[in-house]
Amino acid sequence: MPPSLLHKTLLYSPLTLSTSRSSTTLMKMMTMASVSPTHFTPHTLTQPHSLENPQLSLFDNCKSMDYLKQLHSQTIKTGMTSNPVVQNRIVAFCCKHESGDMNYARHVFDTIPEPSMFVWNTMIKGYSRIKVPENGVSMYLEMLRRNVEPDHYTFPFLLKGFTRDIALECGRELHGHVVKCGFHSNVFVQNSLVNMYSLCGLIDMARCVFDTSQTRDVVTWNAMISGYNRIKQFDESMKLFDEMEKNGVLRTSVTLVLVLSACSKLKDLNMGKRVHEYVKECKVEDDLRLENALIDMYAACGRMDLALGIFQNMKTRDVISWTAIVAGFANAGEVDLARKYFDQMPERDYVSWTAMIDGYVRVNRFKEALALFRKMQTSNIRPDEFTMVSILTACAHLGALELGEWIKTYIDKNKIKNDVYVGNALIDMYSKCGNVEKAQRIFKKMPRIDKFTWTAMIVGLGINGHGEEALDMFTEMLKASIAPDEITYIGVLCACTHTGMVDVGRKLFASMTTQHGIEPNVAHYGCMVDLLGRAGHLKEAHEVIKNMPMKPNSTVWGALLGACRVHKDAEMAEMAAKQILELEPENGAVYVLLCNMYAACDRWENLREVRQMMIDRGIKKTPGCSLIEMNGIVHEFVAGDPSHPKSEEIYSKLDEMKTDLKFAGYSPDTSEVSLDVGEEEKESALYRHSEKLAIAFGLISSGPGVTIRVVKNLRMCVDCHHMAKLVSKMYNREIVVRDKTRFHHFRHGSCSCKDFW
DNA sequence: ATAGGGTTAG
Repeated sequence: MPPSLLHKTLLYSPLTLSTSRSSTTLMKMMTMASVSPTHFTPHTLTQPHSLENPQLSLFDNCKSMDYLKQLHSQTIKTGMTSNPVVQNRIVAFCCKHESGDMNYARHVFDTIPEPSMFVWNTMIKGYSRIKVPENGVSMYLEMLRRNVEPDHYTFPFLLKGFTRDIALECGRELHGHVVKCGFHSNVFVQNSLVNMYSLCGLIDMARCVFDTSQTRDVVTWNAMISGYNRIKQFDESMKLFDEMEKNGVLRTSVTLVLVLSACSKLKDLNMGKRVHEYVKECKVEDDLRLENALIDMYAACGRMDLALGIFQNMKTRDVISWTAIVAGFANAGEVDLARKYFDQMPERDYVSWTAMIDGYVRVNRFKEALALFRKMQTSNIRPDEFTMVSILTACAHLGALELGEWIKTYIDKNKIKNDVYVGNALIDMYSKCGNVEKAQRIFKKMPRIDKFTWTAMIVGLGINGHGEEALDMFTEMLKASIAPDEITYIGVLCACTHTGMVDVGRKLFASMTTQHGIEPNVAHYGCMVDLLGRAGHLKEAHEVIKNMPMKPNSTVWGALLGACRVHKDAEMAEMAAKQILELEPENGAVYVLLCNMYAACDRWENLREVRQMMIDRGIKKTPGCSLIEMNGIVHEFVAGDPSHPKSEEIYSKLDEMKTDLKFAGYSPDTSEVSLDVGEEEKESALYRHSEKLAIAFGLISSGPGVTIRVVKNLRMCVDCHHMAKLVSKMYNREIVVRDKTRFHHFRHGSCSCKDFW
């Protein structure tokens, strides 16, 4: 229908309530909607209607579209199709049955010359059922155009199918129609308005309908609470719950489920217990959903004992009950217990799988997360965007770029919802896998971004050595009026550290409090110590520690210790190490760092003392470990490890490399080898470092031009760093190594960190 | 012959 015609219709129809401005929205909807205009089929009723026709009873048993089509064709043969009762039955089946076909419904509807109110409403309900609200609206407009007045069933049916977007687009205008039609005091209509408004976040409008309602019932209250839950204003939900009692409204199990959900999000155990008492007093009928909500509340509050108590006493459990238990244990870090329940589940859906996968991710057991994801796929359970976020997080930690890329393709191909969480996870994955360009590409394409998006991008640029761009991003973020938080500032300060921008870092640190009212926490002080220390301002770094308003933790001292080692200040290093060991006597890394430093200063006597201390105290060094992903498989190497199936080839490649590199002027840098042994033995220790094994494996397992990406759990050693630079030049290969804190992009013989790390 | 509100995972 041409817009002008609709415009006229709306203007002159008795139902035209909207101003011409607001009706343009609905007009636009109409042109968008995919429903073809109704054709008026001339119809002559040739057969008398028989209401008691036995054919009609056949419709009662209809269970499928195929059967319905058979019945339909029979009615055509007997001339019954023009019987309004038959028409109603056919349309109603298509609109209501789970297998019902709305196109078929529309086709039959279009043959009805003057559809009854019932048929109009049924059609609208049908479009809501299949979640195509545009067609519902289009149907509604068609009604108005044909001067059919909606009744009090029409609006609930129509609004029920609304999505956020369409509610924002024409919710208010339809509300106007409701008032003009005089249905605003119908409690069903009101309730659907409250729901519609809370769906699209117009909570004040919802509240307005609620407050002015003369006829509100328990469902109105519930819908309102649901609205507050949706926008995470759980305190308002609680308030309404208490007000219900004052107003003498009898709460239903739905009310309790809603309030328990709020308790769970707030982790409000006391309120949760109060609701549980209410249930125990049999004030409402117990049902499955309510029990599930109780499990969830107790689990969220960390009371798995009470959650299990409910779970074990349930007569019937569904997949949600089981998942709530699995998720509860997973969130508590008890991932093995979670797995025990997961394995016992009679059936699992995509939420159960995702909860379990995410449990592994939360406790940094990424390889198990990936293994479970593979199992999920062989079980033919379709993952959704939540699953994708978990897997992308695992990829980010493992540096598994290939799998990450595969997930990206999977999302696009399978039309998985690409929301802001997914975008953020993709940015994180790409930048933690060392591909900051692709991270930026995702950033630019995201239709909606939030604080986390900016922060992920700032951190990503910073750790990849693009400090200045990270700060530009920060400026842009502020320009976009997005308030930074503590994490954003961690990213900003790290960016300064990795680029050595000391003065800028100092200024930004000061701006936290002055510009944004964020009190620096211990991590921020750690960043400052790191920033100053790495740049060689060891005394100033120490001053920062002495003057910080809270007790410095081992990370803060660790930053100073690291700086002391780089700048070879043995005295301060000893002091810092002592501080850390007071806090964490078992911290193996500190002993190792001290050893490295004594080795670098040729203080072998001290080194031996520390070694002895380690032996006496039973302290183990964290073994260096490097990961490399090849054809979607993550390979793990530890120093000197001969267990890889291709070990022989790897070691002979290493020999070859050593010869090639020495020819090009490479000499092993043994300054950090904390072994008081001959030069030759030091070299052979260096030569077995895990990152070298991984790089050699990368060279033999991939074709020329393929970037080698390695993730190391510790800081990269000086010699490996040197060697990687030469390899990048001699073999013309890009190498990206992610170490404990940052990235090293080796290209044409130099590193993005500019040897500053 | 036609209605409304709910639980599990980032």
